[in-house]
Parts: sequence; C-alpha cells; structure tokens
Amino acid sequence: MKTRSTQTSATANVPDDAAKPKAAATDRTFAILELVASASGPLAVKTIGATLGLPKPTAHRLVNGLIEKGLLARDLETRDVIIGVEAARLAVGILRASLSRAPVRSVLRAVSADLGETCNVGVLDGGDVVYLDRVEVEHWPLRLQFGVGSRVPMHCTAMGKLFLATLPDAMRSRLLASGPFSAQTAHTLTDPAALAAELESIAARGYSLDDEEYVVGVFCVAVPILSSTGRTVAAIAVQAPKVRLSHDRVEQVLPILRRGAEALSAQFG
Amino acid sequence: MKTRSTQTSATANVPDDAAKPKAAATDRTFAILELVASASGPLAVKTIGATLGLPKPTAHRLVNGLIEKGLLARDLETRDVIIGVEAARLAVGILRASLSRAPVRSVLRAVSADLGETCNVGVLDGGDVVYLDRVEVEHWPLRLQFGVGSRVPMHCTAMGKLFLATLPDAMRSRLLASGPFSAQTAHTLTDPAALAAELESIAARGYSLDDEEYVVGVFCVAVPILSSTGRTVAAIAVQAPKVRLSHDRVEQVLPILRRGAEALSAQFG
DNA sequence: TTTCAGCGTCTCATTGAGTGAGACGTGACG
DNA sequence: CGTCACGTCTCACTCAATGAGACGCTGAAA
Repeated sequence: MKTRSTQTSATANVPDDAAKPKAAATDRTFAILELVASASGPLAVKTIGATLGLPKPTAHRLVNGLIEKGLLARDLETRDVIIGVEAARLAVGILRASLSRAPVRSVLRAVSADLGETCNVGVLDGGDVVYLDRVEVEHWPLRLQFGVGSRVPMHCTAMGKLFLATLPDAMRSRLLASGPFSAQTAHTLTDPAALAAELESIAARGYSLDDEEYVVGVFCVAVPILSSTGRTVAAIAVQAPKVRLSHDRVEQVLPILRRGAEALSAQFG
Repeated sequence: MKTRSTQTSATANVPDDAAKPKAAATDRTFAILELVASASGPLAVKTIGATLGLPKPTAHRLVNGLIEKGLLARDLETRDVIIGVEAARLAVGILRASLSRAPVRSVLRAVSADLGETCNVGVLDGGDVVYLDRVEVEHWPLRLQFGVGSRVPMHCTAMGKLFLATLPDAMRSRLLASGPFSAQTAHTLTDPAALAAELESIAARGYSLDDEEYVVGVFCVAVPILSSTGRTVAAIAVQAPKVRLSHDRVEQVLPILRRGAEALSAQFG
C-alpha cells in the first residue's frame, strides 16, 4: 500500500543503484534512433537490444513504435532495421533550423556579401541535393530560382558532384550505375564514365564547379563543409550568371568560400 | 486557455483526433522536436504547447527533457526554444544512414522527370505491395508524406498483379485461392478466374496495367525489376490521372520505365 | 524427416513515470 | 502599483510502460 513513510530520506539505505533504473521510454527511443543513425548498416533488433541493454520485448516495442512513425523502417529481405523516410525529413528540417540561428546565419551572409553573389548551403538527402539555407543578392536583375528547401539533381550541380566525389567508393559506384543522367543543358555530363572522371578531378582539387551544366548561363563553385571527423557533411556554394562568375574568378572566390565552410563546420558535429 | 469552460473537447483549435486520452510521452516529444525543426524561427514554449494542445506543465517538462538531451536549446536572450547541437549531430547521422536509399531515389527521380508523372518502386511483402520509394511530380509543398511505406493490395494494382503474374505457380494458385477479392472500384477484377486470365496476359506481355482498378480515375503502368538471376524482385510503376495517362500512351512510357528498371536491377542484385 | 536453437510475438501482473489542475513566483508594461 | 502573461512548482492519480516468462515460427543442423 501507499505507506506514508514519515521520514522519506531518513534512511540512506536505498541509494540509487549504479546505473540501473534510469529507464525512460523517451530516452531509450532516442537512443535507438541515434544508434541506427550512426550505424554503418542495417541493424538487427537483437543487436539494438544488446547494445543498449534492453529486454527483448522492450526493444521490439520501442523499435516498432519508431517504425510506426516512419522514423525507422525494415529491410524487407532481412527484417533488419534501417532509417526511415520520416527521419530523413526530420533531419533536413533540423539542419535547416540549426542553420537559421543568428550566429550561423551571419556566416553565410558574410560570404555572400564578400562575393557579391548568391550563396547557399546544402546537404545530400536521398539522392538529391537539398538547399538548407540561402542568401540572395538582390541588387542584380538576374535572380535565380531555387529557394530554401528546393531539391536539385546530383549529377549536374556543383554541390551534387562534390557530394558524389566524396562519397565512399561503393556508394559512388552504385549511384553512377544508376545513370544515364538527364541532360539539363548541352553541357550536362550524362555519361557515367565522363562523370566519374570529373568526380576524380573534383576529389583531387577539393572543390567543384558547375559550368552551365544545370541552368544555361549559370556558373557555380562549391566547397565541402567537413565534420569534426573530416567527413563531408554539407557544402557551401556560390552561384551567379556566367558573365559575372566564371573560371577566371574561381581562385578569387575559393578562399572566401573555404573560410565560410570552416566556420560552418562546427554546426555539424 | 481563454475560456474557463470545462475542458470539453469542443474547442476548435486543434485538429486533434477524437481520441483525447491517447497521450504518449514519446509521441509528443517527437512532435515537439519536429515542430521546432520545421519552424521558421525560435518558438516560445507557450506556442509549442498551444500548437500541440499540451497542458502548460507538460509542455515545459517535455521541452526541458529535450533540452537536457541537447536536442533543443534556448535562445539565450529570449528564452525561446531553438534546435540544439545534438539534434544537428543526429540529423547528419540520419542523412548519412539514409544514403542507402539514394541510388533508388536517383533512378526514380530521372524516370519521373522523363515521364512528368509520379513514379514509385515497390516490392512484395507478405500479401501486400509495399512502396519502397516514390517521387511525386507535384512541387514540394510537403504533401508527399503519404506513400512510402504504405501497403496496397495485390489484386488491383499494376505492381501487385505484376508480382502475382511472376510468382511460382504454387504460390500464385495459393494466393488466388485466398478468395474473391475486394472490389475497390467498378473495374476491379474480383473473380479469381478473370484475374488468372489477366495474370497470364501480363506474364506474356512483360508489363502490367491498372485501369482504374484501385482508384477511380487513376491509370498505372508497371514493369518488373529483375535480379541478376532473372527473378522479379521489385517493380517500378508510373501512375497518373487517366486524362494524362491511358492505353494510348503505354507504348510511350514503357521504354522509359524499362530503362529505369534496368538501372535499378543493378541496385537489387 | 526430426531436432534444435535463435528470434520475434504475446500475455499480464506490477509499478512508477508521466500527467495536468492549481497554486505560486516573476518580470514587463501602462 | 495593479495586472497580465508566462514560467515553475507541487502533488495525488492513473495509465502507459515495463519485463519475465510462455509460445510460435523459421531455418539450419543432425
């Protein structure tokens, strides 16, 4: 019964055991999500439970809860657990929101101001490049049409090619195998072999260009934003009409972009 | 709240479902995280509580829980809630983990662009067709959350009939024996014999059609994705309103679908 | 074929984490 | 100096989460 123990804390006899009873459903749910997100591949539920020290039914209950929300999914062949599509949506939203914080925002603003051109930050999501943030220059008559949240292809944009170039070999070949790629302009690289060569060149240079490969008359330069582990997790790019930005200005804009990338890398762990 | 009226559910502020007593801490916690992630700027706890229909103390408790985990943080001046640094780390992990979907998405995107219509990739799981991925042609006003992961019947969809047609005889007859099938529309094939005839025709043609058999006014074309051993392991389909896609366009879309299927078969090998 | 082992699913008594109305503190603004 | 709005605290209540154990399925070994 509910014995009203008069002196609750009088007896120090029952101290908190080492690390046992910290069992909140929400904590464990997030732990599972993070585990799957940081895993190198699909995970068996058994592995999840063992790693986090969860009892068998509890692990299944929590995993299934996440699957119902779409945050996780099952590999339909192996029944293993993988990241779900809702999680990717959430992740894009999180990154976008974390970039809208004032101190971070000023970085992109400064880069754009230094260059006098439109700049944006993007990540790779499900085979597309998605723009997380963007600062436009308004005093030029030529405006470009891609706002925050819009998605552009990988194979014909500076950012997209940069991501492709820095992907693990296995994934890059899988993606290249999914070509032939749509020709957006006469300059688009549609041949997987030609694209592969371009990617090698990008990986060697450390930056990526888009010379009218996606939109006629538009030139882009992109550099990677690295995580603390040195992995490319995002990119920052400048885009402008080719009359104002072309190969001859690349060496000028690179240091400015790189400075911005370095400042932003702290935001991505 | 404004009105001191007893907490009748007649308040018209929240599109909450009828079931009020359903209250899971984890669900609400994720709802808060998603709300902050999709917000345009910092949010007051009051706003969060009001938007999600949470009582005052509950909103604070859940928000503070997320802040303790580092997933949220407070704007140091306004005390408003913003995205935390841990959330950004989680998001990067999620995007990286979801890269395994990128090749499929990439192909699907190209096919959908070529056709100008919504396309999807699905597999057979249990007795249902499950959509693995989907690319919609509509612009991105966030209406695409339905579709991926959802299940549709076998007997009245282009993909489902395609899978049925390519199944081993024993299993096909077993599934056909499982009954008269539900009539989703006036065009649905509900008779096992009629369906069996249709399946033979599909097997001979090598592609499958759905002429308003599942949803009135919607026409679908599906072709198989073959493994390296020649087995049908998945399918790719296009679906569109019948005014834009019907029998007369089938010969047009087939080569494009087949090209996509071929590219995808490498991903499923 | 049978046997076995490993996983996933289900049940259910137990309990404690979550809940939310209400009281209280606090800071801004006229 | 009210007062108004928002955050914090308290505390019974209770329902959702928990996890041991039983059960069932599937696939591999014998």
